[in-house]
Amino acid sequence: MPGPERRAQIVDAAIALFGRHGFKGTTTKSLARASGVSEATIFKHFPTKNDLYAAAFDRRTGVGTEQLIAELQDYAERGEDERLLRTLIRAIFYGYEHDRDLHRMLLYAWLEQEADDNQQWSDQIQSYPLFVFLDGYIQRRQAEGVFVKETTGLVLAVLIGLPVHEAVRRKLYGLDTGFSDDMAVETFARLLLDGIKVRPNP
Amino acid sequence: MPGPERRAQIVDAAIALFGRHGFKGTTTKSLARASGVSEATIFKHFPTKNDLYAAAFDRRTGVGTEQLIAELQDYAERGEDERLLRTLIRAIFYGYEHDRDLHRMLLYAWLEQEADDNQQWSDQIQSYPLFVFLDGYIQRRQAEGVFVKETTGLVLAVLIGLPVHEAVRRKLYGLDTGFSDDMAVETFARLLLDGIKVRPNP
DNA sequence: ATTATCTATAGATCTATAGATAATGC
DNA sequence: ATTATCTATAGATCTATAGATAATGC
Repeated sequence: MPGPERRAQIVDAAIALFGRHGFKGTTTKSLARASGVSEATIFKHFPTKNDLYAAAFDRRTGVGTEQLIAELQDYAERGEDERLLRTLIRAIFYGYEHDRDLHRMLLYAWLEQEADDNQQWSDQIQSYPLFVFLDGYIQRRQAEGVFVKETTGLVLAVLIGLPVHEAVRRKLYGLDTGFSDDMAVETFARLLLDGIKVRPNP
Repeated sequence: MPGPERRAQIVDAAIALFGRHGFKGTTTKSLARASGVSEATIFKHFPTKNDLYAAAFDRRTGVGTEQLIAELQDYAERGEDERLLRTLIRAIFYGYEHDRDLHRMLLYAWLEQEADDNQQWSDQIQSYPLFVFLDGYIQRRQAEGVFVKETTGLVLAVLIGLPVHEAVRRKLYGLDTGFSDDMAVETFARLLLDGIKVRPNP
């Protein structure tokens, strides 16, 4: 098998294992078995276990968000806030379910990394297209007097935090929270929107 | 040093280390160094590393929540929803900051455990006094027509989810989210309450 | 000739135990 | 006598490397 192909195969297996057992919990022996090659081959492609971890980590770049942003943009222009929020929450749930191992790996990384590295990583994530879009969207709606005039980052934290937390519980920890995905999407969207919208004076 | 005292000392050191590096990432050597005893002594008190982990884990029982519940109960009776929520959120932040290592250990455990064990653990947590109180509180306010008539568990997930998520980011990952604890407490309480309160028909 | 892979193994580290030694309480 | 602890080490496991072997492309 040609080099790049084999490397991709190893990285795929690595994401699954690092996601399930963390960095320390994943042995090169298990990586070899899961990739269907010998340990020596792993080390030929990735000089150290840490290099392989870094390669697996680099796969995290937000894929397929362009289409999502386009859709959200569309709803934003039409002022369909609730629909936008529902779509966003559904996308978050879908992402955590679909790329379970990857997200588990990233969650391990938050714990395993130092606070400084986490801060740097967090800042980096804030510059991802989806977050840039959401930031702009919230600011616009605030300027229009529809959303409350809190710090934009705080409103963003509210909108993202709850769906992410629920996604982690359901998709990564495997918990049954007693209500369906659809019900959560529906209710979160409405509740959160009610929360961040300016109330008309009674 | 007498047995029980030494055991407590070892468990304390274990929580810090398991919290910082996870189960696999913590070596008996580091546990011995942190406890100020030899590895053999560790194993005399705890036959296996897993036994020590279990002992550290058993320290998680919600301490000091009685006073909190009493305070919340007081606000509930007076109908001071926002004050109740602020107190709850502040307590969550405080708990994660104060028992950082313990909560990091528990977060590792969510990832390291199997889904079945997580479900069992989650069900168990739901029976903790604080959760029983919150469940009753929400149901009462729903019956009074103040809170929306969603599934109680869903409303609870909304109230708890956001503060916990933010606490994890700030206190466990060490992130600076761009706004102070106080601002988060204040805003979360108001936003969440606005979200779960029934809106008067305009 | 180069690329990809393997077997075998070195060297480090990790969990756990055996047996000896010091300190405590009757 | 019992309890607490230590040094020394066994045995397993883990990361990584050396050197040989098979397959590919010019």
